Amino acid sequence: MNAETYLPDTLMIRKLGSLFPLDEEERQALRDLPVQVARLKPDQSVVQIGDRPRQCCLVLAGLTCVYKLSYEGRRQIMALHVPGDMPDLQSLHLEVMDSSIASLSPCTVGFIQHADLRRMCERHLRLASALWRETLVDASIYREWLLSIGQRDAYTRMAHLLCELMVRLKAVGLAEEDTFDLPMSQHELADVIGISAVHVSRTLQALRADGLVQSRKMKVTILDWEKLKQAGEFDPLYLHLRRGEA
Amino acid sequence: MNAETYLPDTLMIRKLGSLFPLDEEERQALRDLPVQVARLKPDQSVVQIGDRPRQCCLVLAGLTCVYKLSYEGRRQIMALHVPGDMPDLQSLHLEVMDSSIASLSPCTVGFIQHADLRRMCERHLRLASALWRETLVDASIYREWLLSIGQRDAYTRMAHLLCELMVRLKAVGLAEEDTFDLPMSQHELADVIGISAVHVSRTLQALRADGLVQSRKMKVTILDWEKLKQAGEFDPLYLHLRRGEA
DNA sequence: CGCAGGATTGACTGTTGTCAAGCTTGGTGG
DNA sequence: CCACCAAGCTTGACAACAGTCAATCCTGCG
Repeated sequence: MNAETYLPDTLMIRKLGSLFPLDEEERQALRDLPVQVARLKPDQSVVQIGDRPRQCCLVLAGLTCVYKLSYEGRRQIMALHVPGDMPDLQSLHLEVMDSSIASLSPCTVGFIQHADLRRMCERHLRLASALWRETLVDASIYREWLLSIGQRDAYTRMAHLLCELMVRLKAVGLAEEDTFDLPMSQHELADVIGISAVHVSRTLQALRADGLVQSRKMKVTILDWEKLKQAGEFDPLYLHLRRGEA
Repeated sequence: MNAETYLPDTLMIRKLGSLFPLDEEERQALRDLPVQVARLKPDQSVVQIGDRPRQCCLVLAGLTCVYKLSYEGRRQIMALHVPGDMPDLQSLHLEVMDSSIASLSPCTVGFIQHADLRRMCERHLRLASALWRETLVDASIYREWLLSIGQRDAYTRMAHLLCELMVRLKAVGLAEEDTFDLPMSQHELADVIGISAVHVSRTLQALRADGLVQSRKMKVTILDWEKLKQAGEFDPLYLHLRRGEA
């Protein structure tokens, strides 16, 4: 199951279909979208805060993030995007970017012109709803992350993040039974859950010591899903998947 | 300028109009929406996590919040909603509520049936876009709050929150030149910015001691807007207001 | 084989949390 | 009109989780 083998429309259909039932006509409309494919190295910028993009980005392979910097230069990663996700779908209706988007790992992305998406939305109201719904699920994830960062300790937050990635990657068929790729450094993980890189190291060690996960290099294996879910206070409700996954 | 004197449609037009230009036909469509008005005492529930509402809520007066609880019972308030806002607009496209909504102060709210909103969206595509846009601005605020909670210290977060409320209330005409109502306790403020109630007290004292704000009872007066903005690292870009307010 | 980036470890610091006690204040009822 | 109560705010002492700094250790890659 290699990400590189997916066509853009297949992935998008799979992703939107995981949130919303699509009929054949709608699938065809998605297939008809012109997509310009590009490859990115790690840490390459996709859009910057302040930009006024005329296109949306669709992740085809790899991992991208949405982030902002505080005045002291501290970075908060507000969202992670896996294949099938559209990290800047919001730009379809918000002129100016309020945050930046960059690749974390080597990525393949597709660009779709706003004009083409708008035309598709006008012709297929249900697809417009599906895209709206995708942005609403993003917002739901923000809410869950706010709960995590605001109220849970580092150990719980880390467990929660691993659970979320497992479920999201499985939803697009990019995780094995208990293992998935996590192509990011501990420093980047730190920027996601709002703790220091040193503390990420200690937290992962604690999770390993407790026998919940195994993490070597950029691969994570979940050894005890039930215990990890409990440790992370993880309930997939907020992901709004059609079948109550996990 | 009394909130109680606004009609539901006037407020909604004002709010959507602050994000998106509306023509007369669209304004009329908003006026034609049937709205059922209700009054709420403080701390009353509007919708609960897990519910499947058939209507959306529109805040007409007072302050509501979106929140979740961690397993240990700690509450994180993920969003505040002022008159003109629709706290559960997402429920139009996400069946199940992933968080709860409650009043913080005494409130007047209007309920609008999903069916009526959907009909309006089908007939007026630009209004559908305006509503979509409103949910996207909510998401943008979540991103900014994630940055705050994840990377900024308590003092900065508090300053930032006060700046945001000032700008948002001014956008709907509910703030005086330098003063606005903040009808919530320090304990509730603590749940918003993710610190303890004791620390809220200390943080507000520091802001007062530095001559940035004055806060008596439930009223906040900003004594030095420029310094407060700087202290809070506040840039209103993320609110996506049409005229670059503040 | 050596280098560079990332991960780990230890020692120390600091912001924020917790607990518990006092202090205001506004509302209520005698 | 005043006393009293409850809720909320303030204060101080202490604890704890997480941050910082710096040294060391891996490990993949050239």
